[in-house]
Parts: sequence; C-alpha cells; structure tokens
Amino acid sequence: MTLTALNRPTSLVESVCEQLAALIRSEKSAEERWLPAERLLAEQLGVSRTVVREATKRLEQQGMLEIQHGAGIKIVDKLHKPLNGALNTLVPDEKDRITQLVEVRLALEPENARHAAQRGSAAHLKALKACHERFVAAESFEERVQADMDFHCFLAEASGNRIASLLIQSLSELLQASLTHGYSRVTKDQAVKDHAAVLAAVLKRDGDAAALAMKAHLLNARDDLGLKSTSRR
Amino acid sequence: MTLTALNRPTSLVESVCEQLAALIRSEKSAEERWLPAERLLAEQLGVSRTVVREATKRLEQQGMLEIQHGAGIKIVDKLHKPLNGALNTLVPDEKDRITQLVEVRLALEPENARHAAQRGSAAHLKALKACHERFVAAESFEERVQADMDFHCFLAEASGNRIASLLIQSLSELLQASLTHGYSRVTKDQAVKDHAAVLAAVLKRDGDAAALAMKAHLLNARDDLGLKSTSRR
DNA sequence: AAATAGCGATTGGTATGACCTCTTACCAAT
DNA sequence: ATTGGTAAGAGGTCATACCAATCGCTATTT
Repeated sequence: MTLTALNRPTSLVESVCEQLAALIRSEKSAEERWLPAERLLAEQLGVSRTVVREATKRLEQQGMLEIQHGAGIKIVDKLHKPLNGALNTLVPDEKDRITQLVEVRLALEPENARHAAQRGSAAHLKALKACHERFVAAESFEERVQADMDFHCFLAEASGNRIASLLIQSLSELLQASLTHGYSRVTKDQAVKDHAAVLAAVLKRDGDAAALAMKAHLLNARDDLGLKSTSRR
Repeated sequence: MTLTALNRPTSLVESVCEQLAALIRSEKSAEERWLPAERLLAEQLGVSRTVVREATKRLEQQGMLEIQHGAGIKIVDKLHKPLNGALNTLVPDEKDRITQLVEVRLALEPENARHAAQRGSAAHLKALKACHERFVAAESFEERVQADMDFHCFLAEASGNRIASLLIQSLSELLQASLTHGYSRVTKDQAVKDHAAVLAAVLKRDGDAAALAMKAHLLNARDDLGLKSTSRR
C-alpha cells in the first residue's frame, strides 16, 4: 500500500514521542540526564500537558525514561524492560517460566560465546575477565548472583550482536528474579569452574571450545535447578 | 528488600491496569472482544477518564489492546509487539538489524525444530503441515512471505516453549518488514525444499535431523540475502 | 558548628469539562 | 441497488484546578 511513507506520525502523541526519542538519542552524556518538567516540555513543544504525559509514559514503557513523582523525568537505557513484562504475562507460572527461560538460553548463549571468541574486541574481553574475577571473589549471595548475571551479559555484548545482548539481558534479569525467590540451590564452585572454562576459550579465540563450555555450563546449571525438559501443554 | 509484597500497585493507573488485565485474561472468547468506552470504564471503575486513558495506552503498548480512533478499544493478543519496538530503536539501521536478526534465529530455530520434533503435539504437527502446503501453493509474493513466516512461528509453537515462540514471532515480523522493503531476492524453490526437509524430520520425530535441516535452511537464506557475519562495533 | 526538623517551591498525579476528529450505521435521494 | 449525507458515539486534545511526593532552604535544636 503506502510504500514510500513509513512511520508517518498519525497523532500528536506519536509526533511528540519521536521528537523526545530523537532528543534522548542525541544526548550521549554519561552523567545523569533529566528531561525538562512536564509543564515546560508542553510549552516548548507547543502541545498540552496531556500529550506530553502520554508520550513520556509511552517512552517509560519502552525503557527510555523513568518518571519519578516529585523529582522529574530521568533518561535511562533499559530497553530490555518491555520484554520482561511481556514474558511475565505470557508465562505467569514461575516454574514454567524458569524452565523455558533456561531452554532458550541453552540455544542462544553457546552461539554468543562462539561469536565473542571470534569477534570480541580487546576491551570487551578485558571487561569479561574483570567480571569473572569479581565472581570468584564474591562473598555475599547478592554479589555472586549479580556477577554471574553480568558475566553472561558481558559475553553477549562481546558477541557484537546487540539483539542477542538485549535478549540475554532480559532473560537473565527474569531468571535472577526467580532465583532469589527460593529456587536457588546452586553451588558456587561448579559455576566458577564453568565460567573459567568459557573465559579461557574466549581468550584463546577458540569459538568451538567456547560454545561447548557454555553449553556444558548451562546444562550443569539446569541440573542444579532440578529441571529436565519443558513442560508440554 | 520487599520479599513478600510484590507488585503492590503504587498508583491509580497501575491499579486500573491490573484490573483491566485481569478482565482481559478472564474473557477467553474467540470472537472479537471490545472494552467499554473510556467514559463508561471511568465510571465503572470509579476513576477519571485520564486514568483510564493512561492505563489503556499502557496495555496497548504491551500488546494486549488496540485503541482505534472513533471505533473503540479492541482486545488483542500481540505480546510480541513491545519487543519489536525495542529492537527497532536498539538497532535503527535496517541492514545491521537484518544481519543480527538472522544470526539470532540461527541460534534459536534449530533448537525449536528439535523440540518440535521431540515434543510437538499431533495438532501442532498437523497445523505445521497445512502451513507448508499453503507455502507450496502460494502464488503472490505476499502470500509466500506470510506462509514462510507462519511456518517458523508454528514450529516455535510446536516446540512447547512459549518464550521461544514469542521471540520468533517478533523476529519474524521484523525480518518480514525488512524483506518487503527491497532486500529480498529470495528464490522460492530452495525455501520450499528446505521447509520440506524440516517438516519431514519433525514428522519422523527426528530431532537431530530437524535441527540440522533448519540450520541448513537458515544458512541458505542468509547467503541469499548476501550477508555473512555481524558487523562489529 | 553540626545535625535536624520544618516549611515552601517544584514536580508529577488525578479530576473535570469542553471541544475536535474520526468511525460507524442509518436513512434519504438518486 | 447504489450513492451520499448526516447524526451519534468513540477516541484525541486542551485548559484549569487541585492533590501528593520530592527536594532544598531555613531555622531550630543539640
């Protein structure tokens, strides 16, 4: 039908969304960034506060903003949030969700490891190594879980595939949320060994070995959770 | 921190969101379902129209509703929409997006095929077969693309993993959108052969063969797109 | 002087009522 | 039977007022 004109904003809210999104992307500052107050934004953009509110709410849902009552509107980068919500409503039962989560990771992460080994930049690999050392040194339960999660996320980032990275970010966060609710009886030693094997393979730029090590790690983790296969329906 | 009390609604909008979500989930009718008008909803729920609007907009973002100007609010099931949006903003460049998309599918779909072969119900397999026949018989370009996409989605559903299914739905839709913008120089014959091989392996309940056939198919498709590896950054 | 309790300005949250635009369905003229 | 208009009802936008949470300044207390 309409071939040339894509994404033509069909409403004021959409138009404002695009303007704000552009504004957000343009500012690449590392420090904390805040949007002007709603009333100011409305005036600057020439629309009512209603429209500004709906637009900012929308961008908040998409993980680009965080609206804080009384404080203001903060610019953030949590694009994985929408997926989290979708998966939570799609598979409400926590046990089912964990099972399916692990299964998907079992498909994705070995390839992430392979690509990280093949294409990861020196900086990425350095970060990965530092993360592993944090994992080894971790003492508290929370530290351990966080470092574990970070390792998988950094690896995904090192793969150079931003989509894969987003997916792992989301899946990890969901899994972590579930783990801290009592499902965890994971042993640290095995996980440390597994991560070390993955890291070594990646540093040696051996894609096949990295993929295999990651697969072995995830299978260990799955056994540790007492899972076996996805429940059918 | 707060271990027992999760998801305590902290605002009116959230509260209304939950009520509406519950209402939506409760109605399992197959026919078209519509919500009452905004003004009515506001009255029924005892809140202002402002709150109802923000709540419905939110659920629309999550793929549970579709708000149509002048018509009303339709209940839909498109939970994959949020992910689409996130991926579009995460990787704005279309070429990059396709490359990474295909790479992720290359990791996910062989396992989907394996699981579909191992655990797919008779009904799922029947639907898959029917879909393939539609693909073979397709004449127009649009029919072909749609049937192709459906095949991959049905396969994911047959795998019994709803998360994997959601991901494939989203990735497929994005890929399709890109393909219809001129990147496609795909030959039908090869795709038909590939799909047939996957289908045959699944029907024979041969997981390994199904995974291999799917991998071969995706590699063919990637070559056909003239891609090779993900660009690094 | 440092810590703290309190107050006021600022910011987001909600309510209300008016008006605009679009969709739909019905009805009249052709 | 088709066409065209029209009115009712739906969501979209606006302006204004007021409620509620936060932050920072000030004055009091220790």
